[in-house]
Amino acid sequence: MNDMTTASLAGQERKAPGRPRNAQADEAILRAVLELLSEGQTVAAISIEAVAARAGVGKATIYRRWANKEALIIDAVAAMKGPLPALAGESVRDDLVTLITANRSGHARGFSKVTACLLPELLRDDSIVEMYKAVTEPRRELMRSVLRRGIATGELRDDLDIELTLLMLTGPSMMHGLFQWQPRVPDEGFVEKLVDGVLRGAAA
Amino acid sequence: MNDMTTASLAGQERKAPGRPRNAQADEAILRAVLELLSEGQTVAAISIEAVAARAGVGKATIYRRWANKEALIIDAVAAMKGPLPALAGESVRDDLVTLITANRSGHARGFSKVTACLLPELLRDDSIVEMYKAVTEPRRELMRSVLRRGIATGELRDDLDIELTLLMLTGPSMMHGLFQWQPRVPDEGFVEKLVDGVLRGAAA
Amino acid sequence: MNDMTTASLAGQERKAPGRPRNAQADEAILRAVLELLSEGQTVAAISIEAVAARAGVGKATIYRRWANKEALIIDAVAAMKGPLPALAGESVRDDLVTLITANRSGHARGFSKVTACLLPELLRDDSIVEMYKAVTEPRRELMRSVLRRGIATGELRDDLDIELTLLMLTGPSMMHGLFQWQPRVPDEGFVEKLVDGVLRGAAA
Amino acid sequence: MNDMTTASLAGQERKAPGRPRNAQADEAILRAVLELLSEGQTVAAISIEAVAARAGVGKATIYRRWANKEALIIDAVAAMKGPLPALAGESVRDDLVTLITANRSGHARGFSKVTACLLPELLRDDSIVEMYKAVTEPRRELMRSVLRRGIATGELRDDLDIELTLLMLTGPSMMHGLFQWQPRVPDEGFVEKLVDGVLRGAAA
DNA sequence: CGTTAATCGAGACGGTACGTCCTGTCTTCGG
DNA sequence: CCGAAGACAGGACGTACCGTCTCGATTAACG
Repeated sequence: MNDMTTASLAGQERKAPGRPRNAQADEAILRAVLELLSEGQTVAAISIEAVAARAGVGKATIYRRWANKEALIIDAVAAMKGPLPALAGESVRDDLVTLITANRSGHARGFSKVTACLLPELLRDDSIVEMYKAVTEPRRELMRSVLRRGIATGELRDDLDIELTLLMLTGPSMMHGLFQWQPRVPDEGFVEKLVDGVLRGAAA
Repeated sequence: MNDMTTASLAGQERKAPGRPRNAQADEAILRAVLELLSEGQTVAAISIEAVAARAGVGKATIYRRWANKEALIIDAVAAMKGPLPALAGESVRDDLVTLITANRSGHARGFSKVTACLLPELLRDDSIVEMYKAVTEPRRELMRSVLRRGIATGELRDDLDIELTLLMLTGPSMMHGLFQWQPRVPDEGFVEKLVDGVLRGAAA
Repeated sequence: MNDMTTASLAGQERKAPGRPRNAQADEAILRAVLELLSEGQTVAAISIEAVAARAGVGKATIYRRWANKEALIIDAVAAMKGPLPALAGESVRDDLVTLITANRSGHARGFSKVTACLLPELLRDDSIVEMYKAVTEPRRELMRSVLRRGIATGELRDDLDIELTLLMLTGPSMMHGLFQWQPRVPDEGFVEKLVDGVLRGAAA
Repeated sequence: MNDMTTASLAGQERKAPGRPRNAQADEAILRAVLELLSEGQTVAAISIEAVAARAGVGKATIYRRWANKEALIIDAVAAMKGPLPALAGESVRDDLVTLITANRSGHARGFSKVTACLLPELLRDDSIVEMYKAVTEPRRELMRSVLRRGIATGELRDDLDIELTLLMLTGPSMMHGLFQWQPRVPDEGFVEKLVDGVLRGAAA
């Protein structure tokens, strides 16, 4: 996910010369970022120096692994995400609820918030975009497969635009996490109501 | 929108003593922000010093008007938004398309991007939240009234959750603007397809 | 001596725009350097960061005045040097003793030591060479005039090489200060013995 | 000169176990230092890392041989010095010229410059002082013996202060090398003029 | 018409963080 | 045990901004 230079050189897995990286440092650094994040720090307010101090690590040890603050924080946030959830596979509706809930689990509004802070950087730096996709795309692909199955089983309209529906499911969820200063839509039951709303439609 | 100290103190409009503010400075500053923004600068990468230099203005002249960088940029971005659109009032569907299109007009993906950059700050500083709401809430209120009218006319289901529907309309639009590096959903016809999707629902 | 940009523009003495430099900062910075130097710090071991902290000043305030550490320390050391000494003018021998003693006064071995530390930089950077000359050349010129007077009065040989004699007077004095770890020549009476030795010569 | 740990421990010459040191590494390291020095690098600007890279050697290989940068550079500079010169033994004047010329040979102003750069470190670290003395003291002792012989043969005054005279001979020579940016005393004939000046004295 | 007071541009101020570089030590593997 | 390679904690470098402040010079309305 990070690594930069010492990456496995395609196939042959040549052992890198020199002293190997210390895996404990990786952990300590990511843990420090998560701690600072959970202490209510803004992403902009988190400094590499503070992370290094908290992790008991030299700054160079961080810069050896990540090119800049954004790459580090993306990686740290990715660690917040749990594994892909197991789907019951019985109804499209239940699977979507499971997926969206999992996307919000643990961090709930945290991931959305951090992601938003990073977007300006995401949009600029291709390598960070790749990191971000590596985290999110598997989840999005899983959601697509649920939608395709729903079309096959007849649960969903067969002219459904899958990518648009993806947006309709994830967009409101993300926004809901972002604008927490305006909680006109309560947390409890939100995911279910969202999925039902998307399925049923607003028209009479 | 800005002003801070020399603001008209409720009613009486007492003329402030001393040299009055220079209105050209306001313009030059906002123009400078917009220029920097349109040159592809990240919000984080725009510095007050750069804005001052570009506008040919002293830093203090900026800080006299805005409390900090975020307030300034919010104000500048608000200037990008056009006036509230006029609604035909014939069908809910058409009015929603008009509203969402207006929200994206001019800046399209620009406003979403800048907004997202500002979220971390929005979430921290109440006065900035107020500024932000002053820009967006009138638009959201207008959208609510369209939805309420739709329920009244029978175009929309009468058990519709208005706030949730608001999210379903604005969330995908915002996300679509944000993740422009992944344009799986094309720009042309997007708004119409989104509104139709929300109205119709995904279920068969 | 320092200044860099805000220098008087040749003649007209135009007042610089903007907030003027704080003279107390200059003093505090130079005092901090002298303190650190007198606490036995090596020149190499003195950091700008330490100077700034000790002087209660931001690093930028130092870099605004001096281009680098060497220029700063030269300036600080120059402040150690007292004013040019008054010469009795009776005998060449006594005047030389007075001059050399003055060159060693206050700092004794300190100035030599610091100067030696700075030589590698002196030799590289022309602007620092100028600063250094501004401090030392007036003293050297005074010594030359004493030698010329001695030739005129017949106290010194009239074929005397003045520049070489200058070296013979200042070189041993400097070296004596430098190699204090090998004090085979005691401090007391050193200057008198040196001047007498130079005058008399070693030959029988 | 270097060695440190694997040195022959007084007498017994026990064969060290394990792989023996690579003598080519010693050479490569010293050569690298001399190269960097001759490329106009300041002593302060020469880093162990650069030396290691240039020599194609690991940093540890350097630190195994020398305690720190200063010790390494002293050793490298010592290698610049040729062997002790042979003295004609006919006149004190000629022998002093030979000795001082030898001290300046090859490196001329180079050795003075490097020595001056090292002084701050010399003054701090006793082990480096010892290394430095090991290089210079034999030369100084040889000069002392010439002076003593001169007193015995009647060429020099019998109340001559030998240590002071040593300073009078070496100090100007060193200073002349240092302040090459102010060449008021030309190189050619310098040593002869210095020795003659010291012998004859300045008085009429 | 001169005072008064807030404005302007410029830029210095004490700070904080950046990302780079180097130090001297340690840790791996292969000779 | 030596060697090249390179990671490690630490710390200084010189730069860039932050938000505040202090200058001299404007620029009104008030007295």
